[in-house]
Amino acid sequence: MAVTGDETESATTGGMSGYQMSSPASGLSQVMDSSPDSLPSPQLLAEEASRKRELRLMKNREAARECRRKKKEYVKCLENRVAVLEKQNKTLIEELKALKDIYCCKNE
DNA sequence: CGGATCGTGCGTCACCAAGG
DNA sequence: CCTTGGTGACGCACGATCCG
Repeated sequence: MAVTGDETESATTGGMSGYQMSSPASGLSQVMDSSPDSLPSPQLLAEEASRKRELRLMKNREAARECRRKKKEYVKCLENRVAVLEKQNKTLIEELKALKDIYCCKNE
């Protein structure tokens, strides 16, 4: 959603570095694979790399979603706990007050 | 009405810890 | 080692609300 598709790499954040595999499929890679029985062509390697990247991004996207869901749930739990403890505290204060009253009257 | 500001969710990156 | 999953931080988009 949003972020108008486009594989613009979101290089927005300056100084990203790392990843970016700068698609070796361009330039260098074009050097018509000289050795016939050489393993995967640069083109294939590039495709493989980009496939891996897509997969990683997808997994991380889902992980981030799950992470946020859990965090939200955790916060909700904490809020509930706060509510319970506040109620309990109130009750205890009332109880203490009542006991104090009793103690006072006895001592007269 | 239209711009400014705020709150929220999302995707991505970087980093870390655990496991193979 | 390398891989993988979880998470903090960042920037972006978008809807809601405020205010002149």
